[in-house]
Amino acid sequence: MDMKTRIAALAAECMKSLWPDAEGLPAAEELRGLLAVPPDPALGDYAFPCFRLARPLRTAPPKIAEALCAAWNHAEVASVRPVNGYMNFFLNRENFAAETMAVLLSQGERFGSSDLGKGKTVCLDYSSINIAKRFHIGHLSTTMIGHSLKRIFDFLGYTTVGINHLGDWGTQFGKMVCAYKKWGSREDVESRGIDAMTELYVRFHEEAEKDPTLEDEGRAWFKKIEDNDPEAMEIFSWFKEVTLRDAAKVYEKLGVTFDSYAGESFYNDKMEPVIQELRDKGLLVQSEGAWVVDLEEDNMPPCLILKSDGATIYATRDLAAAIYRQNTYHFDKCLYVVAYQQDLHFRQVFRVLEKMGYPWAKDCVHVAFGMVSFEGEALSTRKGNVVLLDDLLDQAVAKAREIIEEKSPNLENKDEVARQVGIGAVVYTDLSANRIKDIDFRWERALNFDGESAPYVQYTHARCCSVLRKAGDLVNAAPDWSALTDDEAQALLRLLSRFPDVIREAADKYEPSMITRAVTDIAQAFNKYYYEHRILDGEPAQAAARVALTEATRAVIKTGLYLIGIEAPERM
RNA sequence: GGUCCCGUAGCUCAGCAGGAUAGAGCGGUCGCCUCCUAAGCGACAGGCCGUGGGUUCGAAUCCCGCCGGGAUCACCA
Repeated sequence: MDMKTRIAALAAECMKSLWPDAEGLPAAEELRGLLAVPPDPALGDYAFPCFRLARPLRTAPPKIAEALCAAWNHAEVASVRPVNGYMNFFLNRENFAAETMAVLLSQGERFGSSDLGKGKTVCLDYSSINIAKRFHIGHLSTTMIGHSLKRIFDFLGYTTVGINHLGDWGTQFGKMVCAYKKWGSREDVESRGIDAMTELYVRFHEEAEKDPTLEDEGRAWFKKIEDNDPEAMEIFSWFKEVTLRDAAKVYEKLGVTFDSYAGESFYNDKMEPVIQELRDKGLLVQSEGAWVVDLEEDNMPPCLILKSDGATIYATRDLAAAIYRQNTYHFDKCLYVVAYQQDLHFRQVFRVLEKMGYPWAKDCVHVAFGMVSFEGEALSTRKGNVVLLDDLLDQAVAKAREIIEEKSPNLENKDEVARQVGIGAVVYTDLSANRIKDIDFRWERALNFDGESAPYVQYTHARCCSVLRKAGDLVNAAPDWSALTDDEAQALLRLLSRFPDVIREAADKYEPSMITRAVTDIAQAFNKYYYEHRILDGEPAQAAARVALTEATRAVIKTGLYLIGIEAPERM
């Protein structure tokens, strides 16, 4: 039980003993929510505002606070003082330190993990790259938010399924195969990959302007792909392979993995039954030549299922995919980490699933995130307003390497650390603000490693490691927790003890940035502590306590960074 | 126009199941290494929390209106 829960329970008990017959008093659980943290630590560690009791007790808040404080007899947990209608709790610092440290040390890097999600499955649809397109900064958020959420849910005991819902369907691929047959060469695509494919595509459009029959040829090739024609499929599959090979390099740098690459083409033969089902359930109506599900009563435009030419559309595929995922994985949650532009689309799809009678439709969640622009302008490959992820990561690593050369010329594994720091910096920036915020990418900012940044947190981790390397036998000495009763240690302990709550809330809100913030706060608190106190000097039992606090901090930072997909170097 | 989202320091953002004096970082100015990593720590400057109402003992936080910005509104995903 954490301190807050414990204080709430004791306060509820105290209240009950004072006013056994009063009605409308908050129970322990509600009281926990009412407990506030005073703006100034000098006012206390927790505060209970008594205003809410004024009405049920027909008494002025300050009187209530005084009565409660007078009746409080748990000094071993906290002392209390009434101030302006607040009942202020001052934790017994040594007790708080001892209890918090006991949990921290016993759980180590697993601190904050749980079996909350035992037996439950979460599907996560993220990254979802398009075939024959390069990986750029516009794809970073979906990739890293999804990756981080996967780790967070894993950590909380859920079974997770990471799905890269590939954009591998559409007439453009017929055109590409067509162009390849006419002008392409195997060697060129093999060696230049996506660039070669893009050129073929561009050339196709240029030539098609002169010779419109090309369009028909392109469509014919797509039809062949649809019909599983061996030659068409061989080429198309190879295009996919080349694209994925390219993406794999970036995924490897970022440490991102997937359990499934079932993309749009995978659902090609799974849509017909869904359409039939919609028809059987009387949901499909014809409108303007197309077949749609009417959503007027839901105040939404109709959801298009079949185009007027009879072809399916992305909503059709998303319906088939959702049903497939439910049947295959029996998910308790299915998260779609997709930009907020698609908000309406997902609301429509989820609503249609609901209309189909699937109760699990409510478990489908669009985890929306903001748009990326580049130096104030919309991303546009055509205008060159785009930064390839590979280039960004390389530059960040190079910058980190430069700084290492300057600040730690004697470091042994410079390249390795530069990689961890550079990539960490990029990831940290992406996961530092609430996901809904738009991001305006600027080189100057992306390569600034000062202040709240991955390097700052990583540096703190390395600092902890450095102290621990020098701690020697103190690691095993019996600690005297009274050494951790100063303001700085207490502030750090408070943050550490809250870490499990943060993880749970990050999962609840699908918000990795909460963890980014928490590790940053912890790093800040530790650096302050480090500056104010000598860890290794003095009385061994006291030093042992400070060493233990350092170890706990190290472990929590490492875990926090792991949960947002960032590595923690031991020296830098 | 309908719907959804956003508006907090010069800039990037926390805080928003209401609580005491609104917090960080960057940028600016100025300090701190004979001492466990100075990629660090501290100080100063910087705010009618877009705006007007309402609810409340109490509103940056909840509700309504308005203003500003963004996204989206069927045969692309």
